[in-house]
Amino acid sequence: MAVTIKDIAKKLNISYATVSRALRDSPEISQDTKEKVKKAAKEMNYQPNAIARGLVTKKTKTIGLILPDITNPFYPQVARGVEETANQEGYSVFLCNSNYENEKEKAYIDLLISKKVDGIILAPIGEESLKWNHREIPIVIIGRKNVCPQENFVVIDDKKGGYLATEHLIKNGHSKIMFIGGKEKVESNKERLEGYKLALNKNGIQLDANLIRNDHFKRESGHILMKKALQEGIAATAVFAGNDLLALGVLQAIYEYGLKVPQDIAVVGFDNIPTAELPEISLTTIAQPKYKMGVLATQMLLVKIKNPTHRCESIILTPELIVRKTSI
Amino acid sequence: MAVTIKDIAKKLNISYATVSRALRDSPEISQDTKEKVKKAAKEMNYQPNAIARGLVTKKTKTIGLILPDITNPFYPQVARGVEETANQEGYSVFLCNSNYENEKEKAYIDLLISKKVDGIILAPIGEESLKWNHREIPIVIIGRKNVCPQENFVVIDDKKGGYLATEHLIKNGHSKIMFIGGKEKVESNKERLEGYKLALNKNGIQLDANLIRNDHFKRESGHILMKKALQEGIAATAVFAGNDLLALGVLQAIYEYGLKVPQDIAVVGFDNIPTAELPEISLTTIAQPKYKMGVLATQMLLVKIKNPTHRCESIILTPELIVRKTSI
DNA sequence: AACATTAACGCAAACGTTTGCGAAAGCTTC
DNA sequence: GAAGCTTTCGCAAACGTTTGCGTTAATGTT
Repeated sequence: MAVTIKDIAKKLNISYATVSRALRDSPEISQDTKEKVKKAAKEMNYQPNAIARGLVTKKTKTIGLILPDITNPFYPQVARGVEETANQEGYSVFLCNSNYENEKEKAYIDLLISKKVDGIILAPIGEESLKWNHREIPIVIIGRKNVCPQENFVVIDDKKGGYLATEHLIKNGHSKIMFIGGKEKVESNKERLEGYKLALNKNGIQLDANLIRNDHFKRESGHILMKKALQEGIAATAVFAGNDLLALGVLQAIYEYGLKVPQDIAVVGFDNIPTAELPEISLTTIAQPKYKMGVLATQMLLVKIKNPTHRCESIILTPELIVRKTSI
Repeated sequence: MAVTIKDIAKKLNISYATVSRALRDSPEISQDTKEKVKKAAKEMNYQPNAIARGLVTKKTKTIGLILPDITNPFYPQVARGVEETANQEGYSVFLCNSNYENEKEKAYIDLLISKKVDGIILAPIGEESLKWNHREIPIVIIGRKNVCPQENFVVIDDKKGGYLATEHLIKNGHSKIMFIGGKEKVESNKERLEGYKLALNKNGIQLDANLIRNDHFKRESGHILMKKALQEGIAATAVFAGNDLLALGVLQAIYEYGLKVPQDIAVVGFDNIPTAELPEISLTTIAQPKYKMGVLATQMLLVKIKNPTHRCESIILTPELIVRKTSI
């Protein structure tokens, strides 16, 4: 159906090996026939078959990107970062949503290996990923650092971020601070909670387990969790949310309850998603360089692909506290 | 390196054709050897090579998704829709951002064809796409309807949406209504503007070209455009923004200018992105069923892939006006 | 008992490239 | 003008599957 290398070889009465080489500007081919071949290729609207090429070269110029949920506003920017830098080098990227499910994550890894991607960028759910880190395929982890110690990763220091957020609230006079987080098993959630606990501890504040609640990394969860807490008449003057989506839900609950932010309750989030900076929201949060993380992860993956033996260093980015109006 | 079908055959002392058939549960193979083969495959950690398979079957179980910008909060949900329904059928999806550039769009289409995707879902920029609609590859257009009349599409009625939005403002007593849109060449922008004009016309309101401004489908553009308009001392009591991102920028400009929404200026957007429904924002807008659009487009594409001759009907979804607090 | 049928499997081609190696020219050099 | 070198190209194998067809042995039919 589609025109192949053989078709243009036949037309030009040369071997298809020559066509192949001419199209890729091999030095073995004379300028003369190169031009002839390229001209014919254009005329016949030849499109190289990457599948056939991949079979022999064992390179597909393709990478896989596994995210929990592209719908979480944190991820589109990192996805954009990886897609753009991958594309610059001629790579395509498979988008996979693990939906915060370990089984789906594993299924996607297997699928990507079957599809012979050259590498994988993975934002893992939990420690489960440890089990398949022995793969022969280059991989870089994004957003977690303890999961696969032997693999490369690019992360922000979640614990420090949690610490910064909580410390900020404490310095503003709060001592009854809630932590509203996502799935308990998720590494980043744990780390942020650790940071929270550390800040309380360092400031001599007693840990109150009733102030710590977890559900999902979604706005609805923040809404429900906070609503429930308010109805319980919880004694808190501030809340540190595990991510900005949760914070938005928290804000909504407080709003609906008729309380004022930050006067009655202060709130700080995590991620610095685009809506956090809207003047109407103005959410104090911990910023992650999302796009940059995507770029860095991809660059790192590409060097690993091109040079499998090369031992590159992982990257830990430092989180930044961005103070806006929900906390002060 | 990786274990192949031949390795299994060698170990079991049978032909690799038999292994291939056994693994795919061909009826020609006895239950006995099927089990033996599958057992060996599992033991040897065999992973089928989708590249090799694709070369002979001419099916890659892969589709391409070309979006203008995954960073626009409208798209992650449609992306999720296509990814999920594609995955259910065993398909993977390539994510491509055209960045609202025709050249990138074209380059991606060529790339996807080279990679032998089984089909493409395209959210096109402009009419340029007309040029490559003769491809031999199944394609469904998302978000535009006039671009490739002979291709299948799933869209909402942009013109009607623009009409609904403008009419809503008019019914609330506004007659000086700005239109702040995205790229002028983009079909959906045009259509929405047409709807705007139609509503004005039907209500006997004179069209004022000075009230119509276009830039990009980004918040910054809305911000800049509105800021400029306010500084010019524009006489408008309402604005219809081409999408919600623009509307957010408009809101910001009004906010910074010290005016009140909707008392001083009413605004309505388009898309109903997640942040539009936040209580602090509460943006009146035209809703599109984003996730559903992704699902429908993918389903349509899959039937075209499985049955190329099948002539399926395109889908035009009706937009819905969602009245919130920025307009009333 | 002879033949036809069926079940189960092997052979080998094919998919569209890339690539190591060999071969045929053309060109130098003495 | 023979030897050697370069340039330019063709041959054929290889990548890991799928699949049409042929083959064998077992079973069924008369």
